[in-house]
Amino acid sequence: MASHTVENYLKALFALANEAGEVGISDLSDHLAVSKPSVNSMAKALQQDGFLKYEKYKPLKLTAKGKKAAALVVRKHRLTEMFLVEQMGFGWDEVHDIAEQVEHVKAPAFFDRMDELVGFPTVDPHGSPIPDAQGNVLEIDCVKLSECAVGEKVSLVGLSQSSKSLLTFLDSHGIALGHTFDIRAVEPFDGSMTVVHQGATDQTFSLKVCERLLVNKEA
Amino acid sequence: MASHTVENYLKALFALANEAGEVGISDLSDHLAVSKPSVNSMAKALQQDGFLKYEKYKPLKLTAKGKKAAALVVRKHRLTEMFLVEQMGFGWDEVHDIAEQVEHVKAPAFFDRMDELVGFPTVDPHGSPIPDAQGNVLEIDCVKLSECAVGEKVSLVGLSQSSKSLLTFLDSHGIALGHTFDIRAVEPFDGSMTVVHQGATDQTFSLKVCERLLVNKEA
DNA sequence: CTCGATTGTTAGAGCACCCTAACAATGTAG
DNA sequence: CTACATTGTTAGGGTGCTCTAACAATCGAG
Repeated sequence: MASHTVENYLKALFALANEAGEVGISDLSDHLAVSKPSVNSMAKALQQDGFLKYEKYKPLKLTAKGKKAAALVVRKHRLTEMFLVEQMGFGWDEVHDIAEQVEHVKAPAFFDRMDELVGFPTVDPHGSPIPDAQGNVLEIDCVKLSECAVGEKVSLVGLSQSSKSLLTFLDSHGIALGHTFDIRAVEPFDGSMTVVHQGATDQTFSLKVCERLLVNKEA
Repeated sequence: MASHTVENYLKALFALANEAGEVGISDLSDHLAVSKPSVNSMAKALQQDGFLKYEKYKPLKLTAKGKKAAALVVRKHRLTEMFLVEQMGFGWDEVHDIAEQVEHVKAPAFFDRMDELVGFPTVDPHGSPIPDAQGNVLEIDCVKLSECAVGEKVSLVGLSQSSKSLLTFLDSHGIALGHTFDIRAVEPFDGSMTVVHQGATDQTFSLKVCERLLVNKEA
């Protein structure tokens, strides 16, 4: 099995590829807080192990094997998050850091049991899909709230690049997955949106927030 | 915080000191399946960090700091075992290997929550005491079954050096912590003992088994 | 098309941990 | 009290992962 370090590289590669498409040495270097030469030599090592296709000066590409391995790490991470929230009573803003640690545990039975105990979920507490045991990822049908138009009714199904501060923000506004928004107005100047939250209270979100909220158009 | 490796050295040092008294380089080498020179240089490193007192050709001695650090690793291990059994439905023979992995997680909140969820236990599923958050270990009042005499009534409170095969043996004989034994006979030739288990069935155990069963004399 | 910024690469080194081979100290049996 | 087995130590090397310094390739602006 892959080392702790390798698992982290794979996870980062997987995440960056899913949000940015092409992944360069520098992207990984920033994301993992590791120097570029370190990433460079790790890239060669990962290629050696068949996880990565690497050519000088070209973007990094996970192979099928690499994608599967990465997805299985993500699976462990997200199952853990789900377990922490559902079975252990943690808040959705507390679980990322713990899961970051637990995901490296090498004990398949442990994660299988978590999966069972939380009822074989398909998404984690932040609405991100949980890859299956074969490493397949189900795409969720969603768009950014910022891409929706006035008059639409949507429901929150996930978050893009969720961070502790985003989660805290949402908590403080009483927003959770599944909540609905009626889009009342979009400010042309800064892209901020005014919505009716859960059919009750008016709230205004900055563009930055709206870009992070992934919604589904049949609320 | 100590690395994964250092935590394992500390744990081994702690365990060996508790069962054998003096701990030599070779003991650790065997216990951790690591060469003697490796242990030797690690011993110097641990001394450097104040975990150990090391003098050439002398037995290794954990310092107070070392004992505390070791106890806290043991605490994480045993809390995890307890959690795995009580909350996740694993058998007492399955939890050691998983806990071996999970114990290295660096997330105090994770273990604190486990502690809470299993009701602040003082012993793990094998009857071993769980050190408190300050690293203090409560001694259990017990003796080996092999040291008891005919006629005594005792109850099982713990195991010495529990191993998967011992646990499987006990399971297959329907024996669990808390069960009682009335000592009927001790075979002088091989030290095997015949007892009445739970006031019901007669069973005979080899000396090897009796030395692993820790019992309490007021059943 | 050239220049400068960005991005990527090489070279060289360090740290943590592991090993084997060879040798030295210790403890024990005769 | 010597002789041998056991135990411990030194020396020297390897792997995985990290870094900085210096240089090379690529890309975009003017």
